[in-house]
Amino acid sequence: MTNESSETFLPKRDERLGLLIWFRLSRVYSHSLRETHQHLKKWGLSAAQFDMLAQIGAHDRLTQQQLADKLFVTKGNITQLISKLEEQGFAQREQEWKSKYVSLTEKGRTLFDDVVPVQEQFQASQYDALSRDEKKQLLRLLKKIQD
Amino acid sequence: MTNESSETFLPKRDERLGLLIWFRLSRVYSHSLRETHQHLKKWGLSAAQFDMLAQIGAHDRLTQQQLADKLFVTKGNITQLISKLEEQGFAQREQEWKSKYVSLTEKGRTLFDDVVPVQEQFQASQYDALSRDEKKQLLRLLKKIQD
DNA sequence: TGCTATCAGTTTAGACCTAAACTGATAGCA
DNA sequence: TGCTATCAGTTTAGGTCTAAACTGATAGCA
Repeated sequence: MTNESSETFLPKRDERLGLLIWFRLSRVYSHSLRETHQHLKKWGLSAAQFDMLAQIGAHDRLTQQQLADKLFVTKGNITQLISKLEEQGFAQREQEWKSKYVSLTEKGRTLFDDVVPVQEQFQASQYDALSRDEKKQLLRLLKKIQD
Repeated sequence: MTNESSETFLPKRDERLGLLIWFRLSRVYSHSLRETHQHLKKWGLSAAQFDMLAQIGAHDRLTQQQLADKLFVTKGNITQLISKLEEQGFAQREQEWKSKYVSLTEKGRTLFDDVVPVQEQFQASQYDALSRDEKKQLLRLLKKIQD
């Protein structure tokens, strides 16, 4: 919904503001995502794979459903992504009781240690234009939107 | 990159803040996108199609390249999306000189008038939790990130 | 005239993601 | 015991998007 067409409708001023936010937000987000993607190429990882790797590495013993909830994607998506990480030898699944627990293999842990700190540093650097106070401010506003 | 794993690394406080912003941003964005998608189902439109429709309707005489720049997607993507809108009879392409100009058909204009105001109102309402000043603040911060 | 640059758009392969239908196992309860 | 609910994960069809290679046309310039 990245559009600017609202001039046409002379909406109320607050509505206009909301639209501008949405527009800007999606630009910032997709730009950031593309940068991330580019940066991760060094390790042959996609953004989605990195997310998974980071999330699995940070918590040991996660079910696929928990993973889906943490990453805000569907469980179907998790099934697909995990399968790939498994193929590549980075992750493993263990059926236990009625769920499957996901964890990193030795090889996955090595990759994790290698890429996650660097990538997180890179990720965070995308907001370096903001001062510490501005970052806090932004975080506060984003949280407020979400509730 | 929606991860929270940075506790593991005890990063500098500012890096931590940047990560939290990224995490929150992607949550807000994808939540918003999903809501949008849901809302647009009433008209049988996807978010991407709506973006195109709104953008074409707001400017008459756009080339595909200009459209790609406005929507922050690749021109390949534009080719694909336009083809569908054309099939459905909402848009048309006219070769002129060395580019193709895209515009709405009569049917497309009707849909535009129908859906765009409602959808924009809906879109804007997703930030109603913020006061007018907070919206301005947020917009300012997002702009700053982008430069 | 002919070589080369560039530019708009198309094509293709592939990654990502969703919604919805499905499987199979567990649990509650009459 | 047997019916039904629910829940984790899988599968499938389809939409979205990208990067990169490609086509074809224009333009600059020796």
